[in-house]
Amino acid sequence: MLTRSEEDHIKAVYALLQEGESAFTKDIAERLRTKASSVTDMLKKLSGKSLLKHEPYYGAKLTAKGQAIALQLVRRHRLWETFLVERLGFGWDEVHEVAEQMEHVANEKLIDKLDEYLGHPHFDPHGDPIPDKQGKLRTRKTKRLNTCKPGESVRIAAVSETTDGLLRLLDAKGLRIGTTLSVQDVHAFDGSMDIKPQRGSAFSLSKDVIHHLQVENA
Amino acid sequence: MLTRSEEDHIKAVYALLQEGESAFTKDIAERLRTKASSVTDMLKKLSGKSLLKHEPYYGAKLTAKGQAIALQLVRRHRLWETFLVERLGFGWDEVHEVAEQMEHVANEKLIDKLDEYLGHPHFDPHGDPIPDKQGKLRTRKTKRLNTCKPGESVRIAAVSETTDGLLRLLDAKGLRIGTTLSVQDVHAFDGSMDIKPQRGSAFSLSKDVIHHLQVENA
DNA sequence: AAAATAAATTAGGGACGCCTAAAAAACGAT
DNA sequence: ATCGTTTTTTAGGCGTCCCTAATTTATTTT
Repeated sequence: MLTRSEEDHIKAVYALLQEGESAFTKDIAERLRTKASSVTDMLKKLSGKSLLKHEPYYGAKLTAKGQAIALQLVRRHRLWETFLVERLGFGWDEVHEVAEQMEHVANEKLIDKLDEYLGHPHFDPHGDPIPDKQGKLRTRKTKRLNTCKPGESVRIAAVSETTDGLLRLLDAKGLRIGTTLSVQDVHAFDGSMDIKPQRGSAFSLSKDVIHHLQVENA
Repeated sequence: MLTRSEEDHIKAVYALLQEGESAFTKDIAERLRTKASSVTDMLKKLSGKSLLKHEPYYGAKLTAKGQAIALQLVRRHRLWETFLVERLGFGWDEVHEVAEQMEHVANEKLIDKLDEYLGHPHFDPHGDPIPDKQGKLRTRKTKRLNTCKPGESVRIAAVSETTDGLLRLLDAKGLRIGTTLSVQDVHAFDGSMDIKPQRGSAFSLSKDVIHHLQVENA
């Protein structure tokens, strides 16, 4: 049985690796709003439990056991988010904090029943894949919108839920998961991009926004 | 913001008082499977936060503030139990432990939305009243089955969920919330009672069982 | 290569929540 | 009224998880 803090650290390592970054002590600390020395302690503890391997200055890697735990946590988090949005009527920008608490409720039957109740969803309200009971993720070939060229036509596949204010901005602009749009122009000066949704007129998105949108070919 | 342990102690005091018992240090400890000295510490802490008053050998009483918190916890617990049984298909004997964890997820909007989703239920799967947002409990005039006399006709109103094995026994005998039955005979020797459900034939219930059944006049 | 910078760890300490053992306080029985 | 029992508190300690400050280790700059 893991403590809440242990689970949080495993999830932080998983999330960093998932984003293609290394899981350095200082990055884990920043993500968890704690201090590097605290993370050192915890990495030592989790190493002792064979949940991860840690080499200073090279970052932490999860063991198979640690990976499995991280995937269960992600599964719980995303299932609860789906429940909150689809059943309780929460906005997609309101659910992260709540799910952050609910994911620590440890009961296998609960999650299996919830999964079944929701119809075994493969993606959460932000477009992120939900691991199945075995920890398997459905993969898609997505890329970040900022890597697209003028003329490309793409569909919004997923959105970073942790970036404050992004979801409300997208709401305001009428952009959501599944929205199809074409890239019109890219401005080197500020990295902004002009896009045109399938229905509606064209407008511009800042570098910060297009960097956080995952899209797939339409 | 209260810690989980603080919340558990407040709920234990509330539960004991609700059952008509005094909330003595040792009883709280027993309920929380902890030691009397630990409870003393916590009572001191909660006194300092003005959530309860504690006089040694006279038991603890909740302040208005403590009472309000206890009622919110009970509300969360019973709403989650209702959700687990009515929506996720859990058995009424399986939900206590899970709800015990879920009740500590602190988010007012979550509970309000859940309440609405469930149709503002007044009673949980064990027949216990669910406090509304203001902490108000629907009251009924119930009595324990063991206080009933032969000839009385009553309906099962509520059942102690914390008594291990009781719910499964009732399931096996076909007794549930709302079942109407008549008292046939009471045996002084072992305190057992012969009852007859409205539909079905008569059988006997032990002293231990009838002591834990709350009934109302049919 | 040495110096400056950045990252990580160690050392030591505090709050919390729990424990055991011992002391104190109240109660009950004779 | 006193003795023994029960209840409660106090005293002291332990593990967890966090912190700051100091130190070590690695990397980058000059």
